[in-house]
Formats: sequence, structure tokens, C-alpha cells
Amino acid sequence: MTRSDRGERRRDALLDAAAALLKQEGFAAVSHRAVATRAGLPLAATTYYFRNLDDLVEGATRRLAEDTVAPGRELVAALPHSPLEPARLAELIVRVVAGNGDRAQLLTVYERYAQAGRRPGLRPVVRAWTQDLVDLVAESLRRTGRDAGHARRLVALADGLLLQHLADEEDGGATAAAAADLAGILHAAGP
Amino acid sequence: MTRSDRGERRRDALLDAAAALLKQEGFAAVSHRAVATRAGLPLAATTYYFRNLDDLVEGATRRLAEDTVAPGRELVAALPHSPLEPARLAELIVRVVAGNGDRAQLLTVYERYAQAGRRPGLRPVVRAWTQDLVDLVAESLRRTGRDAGHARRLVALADGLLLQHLADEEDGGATAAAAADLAGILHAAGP
DNA sequence: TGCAAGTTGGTACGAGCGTACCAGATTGGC
DNA sequence: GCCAATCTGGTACGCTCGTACCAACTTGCA
Repeated sequence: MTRSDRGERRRDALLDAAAALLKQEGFAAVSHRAVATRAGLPLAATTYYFRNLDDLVEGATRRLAEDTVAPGRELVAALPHSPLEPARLAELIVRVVAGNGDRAQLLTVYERYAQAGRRPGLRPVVRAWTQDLVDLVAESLRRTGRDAGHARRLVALADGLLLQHLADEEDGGATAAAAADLAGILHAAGP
Repeated sequence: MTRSDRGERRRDALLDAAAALLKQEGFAAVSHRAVATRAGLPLAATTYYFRNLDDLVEGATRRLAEDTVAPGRELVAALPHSPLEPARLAELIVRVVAGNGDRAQLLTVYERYAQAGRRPGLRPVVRAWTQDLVDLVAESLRRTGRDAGHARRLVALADGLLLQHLADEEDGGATAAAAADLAGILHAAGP
């Protein structure tokens, strides 16, 4: 193992740890110490491999975006080439946009927008993440014989509905409730 | 001035200071010290009038909701009783939902959803806030001769569009961009 | 083999945080 | 006018944080 290989692996372990923290506990939980502890590395490793905390958070967000988009990609790839009924389409879109995790995961998905507002360096990352989701939804519309032009609008609508349900009391019900809302809207709008 | 009057005024000043901080710098900026300093009161006043920080944040969110909804209410009250064209309607909805402030204000508007997820005590407050906005949009639709049944959907859509534009680079352009998006959608959907 | 460059990890600093404490000031009811 | 209840505000504790520092260790190259 060369010197730089080991360094690469350490950097990678830190990013993994940071992404896991991000996913499970949100942006506020990503501190130098928490990341280092989770990765099983000393505190100083975080400042050695990343210029500062924003740099680390940026990398972790990028990694989390990959981890979030990948399952959606598989979902879409497995789609049939016939139109989905509204309820199935709605569920698919919500799943692609927000995953199917608990409230904690869902929260991070939406915190990314607010964080993009506060940390300029995060904006390109977040824009790319959102664009990937829009592309996925467009692709799933195309594959199931629907007009793909409204993908961005559908993502926005799904986001807004999910947001509203974050204030619901039942844990984990947000994605189901949002999917039901979206299904009703898609049904009313017709194919 | 009775003893309790003065207490009421101090409590009020703290809430005002906290709401102002919330509006200008977000939830993370609301600390005991920051609120006390801004209100011109000693640190201990915050723990005297509020059980803990969550309690303070909850009250401040309630106050901010009032401050946010009030201008929208005036906007709607001043509406004519004839249908608005899509572009005007879209602008109105975005204005009601997000105000017309800079990015900082807009950020707090959306952070409230994420905060509701993390602080259970905030959920009823945030639900009521959102409901007020939905009612306002429904009222503005009704007043201008449109079907008022889709108010919640429109709020969700506006929220989602605004969120996406939070990652844009130009400061202050988010509301305009979201309004333009929404206008296009309303125009395509017809009256 | 030796040495310079790169890497590691323990430790420290200064700051901000939520919260608790408590001596003193103030005040309304008797 | 007194006293108990309430209110005030200065201070301290224990914690976490981002970041800097630096001595020790490892490694690739001359």
C-alpha cells in the first residue's frame, strides 16, 4: 500500500462517517470530533484532510447525494415500459425524491436546501443533487409513457408536500401521506 | 404599572428579540445570550421567563408566524373581486407564502419545517402557521373567482419551487424565480 | 543508509453554549 | 411600614465546538 493510498482511504473513511452522521442526525451533528470518533480516527485527521468544516460538510453532502440518488436510479431502471397508475407513480416519485427512511433521514433531505442558503459552497452540490432527482423523475415518466416535461414541477410539488408532512405527529408517516396527496393530484390531472 | 405588567413587557421584549433573530439569522442564532443582549436585558431574564430554550424558540416562532402572516392578510384583503391573471396570482401566492424579503428571511421560512421535525413542541406551531397560509391562499382564490380547493397544493408547489431556488446564486432572486415558475404552471393549467 | 517530506495524533486555546445559583432589590397585601 | 413573595442580574459550572500547534513517527527517494 503506497502512502497516498492510505491517505485516500482515511479521507474516504471520514467522508463516509460524515455522510452517515448527516443522514442520521442532520447537519448540526457533523462536527470534527463526531466525524473523527465515528471513523475511528484521531481528531486531527479531520483538519489534516479537510481545509475546514465547511469543506468536510461539502464532501459529505456530495457523498450523501450519491447514496440517495443511487437507490432511485435502480428503482427507475427496473420500471416497466407501460404507464403507471397515478398511485404507483406518486409513490415512485416520493421514493425517488425522499427515499423511504424515517423522519431523521427525511429531515436531512430537506435541511440540504436551507444549508445551501447559508453555505454558498454547498449550492452547486445541492443544485446538482436536485438536478439528478429531476432527471430521474423525467426518466421514469419517459419510461412509462408520460410527458416528461413536468419533472421539475413534480419534484417541487413532492418536496412541498413532504415538507408540510414533516410537522405531522406520526413518525415515518410523512412519505406515505405525501405520496397519497400526490396520487390524488396526479389522478385529478389525468395522464 | 403593576408588577405583572412589567413582567409581561419583559417577556414580550424577549419574544420580539428572539423573533427578530429568527427572521434575520435563523434558528441557530437564537441563544439565551443573543436574545437577552438584543432585548437589552440580562442573561438570566431569559431563563426566568422561559422554562428552557425550546420554550423560547417556540414562542418566537409563534410570533414570527404572526408577523409573516399579517402582511399576507393585508395583501389578500386588498384584492379585487375579479380573477387575476396567472402571473399576478403566482406573485401573490409566493408573496403570501414567503414574504418578499432577502434570502435570510426566506431561509427561516423553510427552516421552520426542518425544525418542526427535530423539535416536537414546534410541530403544532408550524402546522398552524402553514394552515394560516393555506387559508390565505384559499381566500385569495375565492376572492378572485377561482376554485379554492387547491390551496394546499399550491402552497406545497410554491414551497417546493422556492426551496429549489434557494440553491441559486443570486441573492434575492429566489422569490422572483419561483413566482415565474409558478406563473408558467398556472398559465398552462388554465383557470 | 540517511534524510527530507509527508503523516499522525495528543493536546491546548479561546469562545460560545444551556443552565443553575443566589444575593440583593423591588413590590403588593396586611 | 413591614414582610413575604416575586423579580433582578451578576456570576459560575461544565460542556462542546473549530482550529492551531507540535513532537513523534513513517515513508519514498537520493
